[in-house]
Amino acid sequence: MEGDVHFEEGTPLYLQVSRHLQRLIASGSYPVGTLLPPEADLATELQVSRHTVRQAIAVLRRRGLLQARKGVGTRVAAVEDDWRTRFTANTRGDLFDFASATELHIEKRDMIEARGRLAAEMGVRPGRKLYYMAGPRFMSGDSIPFCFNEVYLDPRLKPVVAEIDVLRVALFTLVENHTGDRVEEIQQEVRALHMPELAASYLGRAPGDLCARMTRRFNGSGSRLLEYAVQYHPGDTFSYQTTLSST
Amino acid sequence: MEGDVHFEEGTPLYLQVSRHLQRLIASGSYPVGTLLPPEADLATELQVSRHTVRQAIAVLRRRGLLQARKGVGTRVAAVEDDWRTRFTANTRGDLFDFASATELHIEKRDMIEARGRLAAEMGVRPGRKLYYMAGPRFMSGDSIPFCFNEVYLDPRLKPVVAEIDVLRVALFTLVENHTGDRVEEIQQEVRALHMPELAASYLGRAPGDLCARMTRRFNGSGSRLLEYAVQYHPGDTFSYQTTLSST
DNA sequence: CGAAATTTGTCCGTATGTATG
DNA sequence: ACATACATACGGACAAATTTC
Repeated sequence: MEGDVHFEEGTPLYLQVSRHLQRLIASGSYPVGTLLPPEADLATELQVSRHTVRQAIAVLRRRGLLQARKGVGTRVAAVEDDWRTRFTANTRGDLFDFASATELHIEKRDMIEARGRLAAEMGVRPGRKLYYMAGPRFMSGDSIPFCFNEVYLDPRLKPVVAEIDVLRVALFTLVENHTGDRVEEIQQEVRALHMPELAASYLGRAPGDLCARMTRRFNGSGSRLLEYAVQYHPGDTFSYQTTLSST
Repeated sequence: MEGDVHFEEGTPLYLQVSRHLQRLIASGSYPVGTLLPPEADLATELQVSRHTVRQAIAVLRRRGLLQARKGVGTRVAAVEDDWRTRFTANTRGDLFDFASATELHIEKRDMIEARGRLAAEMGVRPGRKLYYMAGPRFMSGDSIPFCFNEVYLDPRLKPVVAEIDVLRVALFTLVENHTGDRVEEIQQEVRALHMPELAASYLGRAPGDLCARMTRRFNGSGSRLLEYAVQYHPGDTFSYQTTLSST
């Protein structure tokens, strides 16, 4: 095709291969619907082991870009735009899109200590100090909030967000820019529960109403907690949708 | 510890190891916050290769149960509270795994016509005939169901499932084997709502109780509907988790 | 501070199983 | 029956990060 891959020194080989394949897919060298060359061929062509090719393919399969079938081959299932937007390959609503299509009005700020169940859910040591912000989130231009949002951050990030009243971007991009640490993993949880009082008051609902809670844990390198966010949605206006990849 | 793992014949070794570890975590043999034995030790202890152990650990990492750090070890990050309380399927394989760890008791069968909201949610033409089955789902060996399950199939598949009373595999694999069509895509939705009467009666809850409903649409080639499944979980024993990874 | 030990991460080679065409 | 191609599993080797001494 176009020679070997290995240039970048620091990054793992299988990631370089994965990006290489992704570029070829994006450029149309491997159109959607067609089969990739067999793993063995890719391995010899790129001068890497088949194991490394499989690792690279696994990355793209988890993003839903490729689908493999035993005895057939690995099919290109979709093109993907930008390696920066890939968090959302699994989710229906892109986190970035979501953030930029909405507005978070920060109306509460506090310095708190994580305790008990909160500390357990966040996976931090009890007593850890955190900067807390909360407020309603609106669809841009809307006057009625569609969810109530709580955010927990490392206290050192307080100056970054202290002056912000309305957020129109994903908060973790600010965190990334300021700390230099990159969000490597986002763990999400959806759960049904009764609407807490605070959320109810912002959403114009009664405490105890049907509620869907979405929590997100943003991990940096080494699973360090960078941000923890909680959204409370009225149960009748929320649904979480995903498309599962094969394998 | 308690001997080897391998018994089950059909299932891959790394999945057996993964379940083994999961049981040990759930049982408290590896408490939350502690480190797992080194991969090499697990490998010799379980009489498998380190590669297989790593595959097994990777499964649990994707579910957020384990977190690994280079130079340190693999830490137990969470218990699946009971593990009936956490329902997680990020891939088709997870779904397969889940199905084989549970039993669906089919106690209702009917031929129905999709109408109104149901037809809309399923994305089929109103009036389309469908074969309906429903019943409680148990963790293998458990006597209390953890969810109530409804399934809608193409009527032509009736003979395939008509004689089945207890399902221990993913239904869509049966569908695949019989139709020759392959499930290319699974669309999931999670929603909070009040427990319907039928589900409540099977789950020993009151109608109107907090409930989480998971629906799955199994698409064949060309987005043709192969199966539509609905699960009703008590709200207090359900949570849906995903990890969005950057690598 | 530095060296050594530990542990996960990456990479390679090889062999065999299994579904597909 | 046969070849193809992915899936699983084993083995070994070295790199990189962390902790320990």
